[in-house]
Amino acid sequence: MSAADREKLESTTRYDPAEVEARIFAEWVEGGYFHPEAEGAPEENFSVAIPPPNVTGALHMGHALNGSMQDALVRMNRMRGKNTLWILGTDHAGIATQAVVEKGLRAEGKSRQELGREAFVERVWEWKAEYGSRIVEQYKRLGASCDYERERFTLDQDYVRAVYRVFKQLYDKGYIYRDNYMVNWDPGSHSAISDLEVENREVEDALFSIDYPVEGSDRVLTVATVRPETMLADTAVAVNPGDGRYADLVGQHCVLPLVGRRIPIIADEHVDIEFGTGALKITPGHDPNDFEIGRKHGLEEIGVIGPDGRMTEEAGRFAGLTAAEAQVAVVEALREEGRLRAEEPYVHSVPFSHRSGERIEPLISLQWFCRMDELAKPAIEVVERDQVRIAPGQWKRVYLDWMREIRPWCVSRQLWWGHRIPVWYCDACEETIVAEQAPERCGSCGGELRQEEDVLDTWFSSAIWPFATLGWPDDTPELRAFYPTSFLTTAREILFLWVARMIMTGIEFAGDVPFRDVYVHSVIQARDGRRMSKSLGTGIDPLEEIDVHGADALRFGLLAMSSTQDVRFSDAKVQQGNDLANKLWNASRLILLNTAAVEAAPRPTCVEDRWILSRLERTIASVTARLESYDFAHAVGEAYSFFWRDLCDWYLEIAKPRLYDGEEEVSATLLYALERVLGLLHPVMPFVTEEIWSFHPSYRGHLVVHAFPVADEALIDEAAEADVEGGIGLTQRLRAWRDMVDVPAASVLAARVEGVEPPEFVARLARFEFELDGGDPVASIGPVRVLASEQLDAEAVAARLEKRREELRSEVERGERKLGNEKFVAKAPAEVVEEERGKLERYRAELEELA
RNA sequence: GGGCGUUUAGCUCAGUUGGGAGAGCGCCAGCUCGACAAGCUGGAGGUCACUGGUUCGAGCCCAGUAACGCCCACCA
Repeated sequence: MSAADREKLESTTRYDPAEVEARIFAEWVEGGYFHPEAEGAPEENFSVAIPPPNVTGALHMGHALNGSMQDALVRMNRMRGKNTLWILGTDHAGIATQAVVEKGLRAEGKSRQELGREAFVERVWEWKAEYGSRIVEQYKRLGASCDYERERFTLDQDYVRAVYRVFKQLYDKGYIYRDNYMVNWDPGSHSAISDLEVENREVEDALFSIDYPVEGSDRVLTVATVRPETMLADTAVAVNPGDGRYADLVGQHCVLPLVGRRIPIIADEHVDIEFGTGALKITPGHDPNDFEIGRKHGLEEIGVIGPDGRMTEEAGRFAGLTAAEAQVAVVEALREEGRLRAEEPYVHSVPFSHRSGERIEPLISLQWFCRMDELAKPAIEVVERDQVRIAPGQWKRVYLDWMREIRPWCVSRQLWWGHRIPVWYCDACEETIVAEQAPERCGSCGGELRQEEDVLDTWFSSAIWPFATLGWPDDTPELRAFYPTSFLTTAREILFLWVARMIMTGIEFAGDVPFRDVYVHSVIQARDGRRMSKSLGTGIDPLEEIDVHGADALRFGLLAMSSTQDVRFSDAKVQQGNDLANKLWNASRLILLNTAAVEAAPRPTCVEDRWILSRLERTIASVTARLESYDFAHAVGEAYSFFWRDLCDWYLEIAKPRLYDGEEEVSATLLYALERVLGLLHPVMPFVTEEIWSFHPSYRGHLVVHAFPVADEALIDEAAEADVEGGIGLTQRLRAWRDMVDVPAASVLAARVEGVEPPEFVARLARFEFELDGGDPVASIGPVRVLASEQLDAEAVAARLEKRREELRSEVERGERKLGNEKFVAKAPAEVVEEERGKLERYRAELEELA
């Protein structure tokens, strides 16, 4: 070791992540370790596609957790020598990005309409150039070993080409079509959104009952509605065909109050006889159910609410009012006409836009849709047959249930930022052309073409992420080397939105599933159990955690708190990671500054050596298996407890005298153990392990590409484990006894051993001297007979003795009771009964000895 | 309206095939022992939500109840 290194190790008693992390990360990037050549086959390579974060986004705890999981597996496989690619990129995030830039424009007193489409899109690109790399930089802070040289963006030229290819092929297959259909209109983003972007919330509204007079009769039909303003667009009243009360009215007409339109009374199964009066107003233009019923019965579709949320000309005297204002006015007018029968509070669930937070306005609108049923079929089969494995198991069923009920996907958005739909219209001959590249003129009549104004849903482009990032539709080396990817970890909230769609498009376009494994991880909640959310102010910033504790600490903490169930964010776990990094540093200092100049190798000379090597190899096997099965919490927990408890608390303390003596064997063994611990922990805590490794005498190159440890079965030694663990147990009992009889911590107590000689370290660590004769023992702990001395307080010793007797009596009683139960002896397995007998005997023997 | 999940120490969570309840943090007591006080040693602390059942034996299996949470769903 160089003098400078020695000086640094000697003087640095605390690990300082802030000093280390940026430097180490730069070394990794400079070494090109994250940038694989596109060689080999997917089966032997290892690849992952990051869930592309929104270009507007900032790293949140979900990214940090998911990133920690992916990086752990990516790094482990890279260390195993696999050609490893972690594809990174960002998502153009149509609505979110457009909203951010529009907000900026508004601050300048401008609007996107003033700017015009082209200038606005230009403006968004400028914004992207300036702020779009923020989240990528934040992933670097986390230590994510993505291939930053292959960074992709969903609006890159090549990516756009892939999107257009997909659109065109789906169109040619007849899956994509344009239709006037009921959509979820988001007044906030002025666009249609898909069903998956709608969330239902409980809302307290008023339920109004309105009398609709039956034409040519004194009778009225009373309908109930929470949206009286939509009655202006009613085109029927429906009753259940089995409802005797109204059987005679079906086929007749009502006269729509305020409007005077004749509307038919129809019969439809959908109507619930029990609800209200059993009569349902039908508004095909503004209610999804009514829309279905309307289409079934061929009803007229009238729209009275426009895309701007205001009443249209169709609303007559209410035109120009907002829907909310119109509701007040319509109710007032109905009351004046004596048509309002009742108004009562009513709690029901209402759709809101997940994007803008505004209440969805169901509208009929001309949109592009994609049929999903045919695409879903093979995507269902691959999951049924476990060609794509979804874990934990319950999510497989959730996926399948949803896929089996899949409905057409509204893929058009009334935005400017995004993939403009590759459709051109010829006004002259009404031709519609779908093409991957803009055609010059209309192929039929040579007329001028205009491109579709709408853009595609952002998720349409994310759906092809795993292969579009690799260069599809071209047959690229990347695609051949890294598709299908190895696995996907994800939050469940995008299981349908993203995961399902990737599976469908992967099979359809890339000819194979996009990944073999999907691991659905838990959601980290705020400390108080609420959702972490920006709007609630409950978010915890991962960057702040990294600033304070280091990336390793956060990564460890997140993996430690992760689970299959949702968990609250635990500062303690991050602190634990922080402490572990420091402990690694300090234990390494002890080893590196004191070992003799020898090759790292397992060179056991005593039972303790064989024990720690055995524990080490077991830990490697177990932690590896845990990581491979996505059981991150147990993986890091086991690594932690092996390192801290077994290696530091016991082995290092046991080995210190030999270490200080400069013994070669213990030096070699310790260097070996350290090397393997660093390798094992590197996927979880890459920075501190890499930093320590640079001081290790075996260092020949960066740990990031050092061989990942493989458990050496030959070093497993059960006998050594039993012996040393017995010694540890005895040491703990001796220490506890000392503490209870209140002897000074530093004093060495006299004792002798009767029976099996415990390992050497027991006396030393428990501060006893064993090889003494003389006098009657005052206490007995296992084979150890404590001798009287002036350090011992006779009363305390006696009190302790009595307490022990008490414990033993109750143990003996318990054992006797259990073994006295004939049914237990008869029915329990023989080894369980034997074990009980053994215990009882031991307790009896000890009690007798103490009597 | 369906489906799923959760309920274990003061807090956050583990508990593998049913065989004497665990971790981390916190708490109490004691330690400047030649890596680390972000440390070391010892200790206290639990009717495993509730009720019934199966079993020699249940935190774990079965039935039900309650509370909380999530997802899906076209009852106005």
